[in-house]
Amino acid sequence: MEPLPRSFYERSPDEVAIDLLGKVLVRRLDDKILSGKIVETEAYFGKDDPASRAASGKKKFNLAMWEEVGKAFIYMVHNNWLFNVVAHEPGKVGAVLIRAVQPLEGVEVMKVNRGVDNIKNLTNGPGKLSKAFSITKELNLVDVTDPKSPLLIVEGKKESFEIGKSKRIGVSRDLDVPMRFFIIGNEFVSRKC
DNA sequence: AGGAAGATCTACT
DNA sequence: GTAGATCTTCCTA
Repeated sequence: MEPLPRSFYERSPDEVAIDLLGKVLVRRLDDKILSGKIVETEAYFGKDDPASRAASGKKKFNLAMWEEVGKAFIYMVHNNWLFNVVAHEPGKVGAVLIRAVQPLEGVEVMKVNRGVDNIKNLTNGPGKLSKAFSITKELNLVDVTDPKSPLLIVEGKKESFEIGKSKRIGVSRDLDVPMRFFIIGNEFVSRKC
């Protein structure tokens, strides 16, 4: 399956966040392939967004948000690695947080990584999916549009679904605009709403 | 050195 | 469904 082209990420983060729903996240380990359908995302902007890691200016750890679009941006919060994809219009700053996926391949490996048996509890949250997919800082800045990369995003099956919107979760200072997007009715979305 | 951080788990009302 | 304790890095002073 072909990775999404870099141009896919060269748009406003909220558009990219919506279009990423239904796409497939693929993690390539030494001998195993893990994959999952993206069911929940959030958009983050640059300095106009108080919740964004980019809000306080360019730092070492958030350099990725200024980088070329289509790269992974990974950072730690509360003992959890959170996985983002850099996405923004040319000359701007932004990223899309992947909040939840639905496991497709490699479910057994994910169970071992997470230490739980319940499928629905494997990847239904940003920190959980990182553990399940063994995503750590090592993967910061990998190119998710490169077929050879250990972490990439590919086109999913054609299917129709309804897209729900809400405010972002756990953010101390959110914008007034809904910036969280999810597939309505999917069991793996982190919270109902 | 001190504190904040986009979360998770567990234990309840 | 909500509430509280607690986890590890990185930033700021």
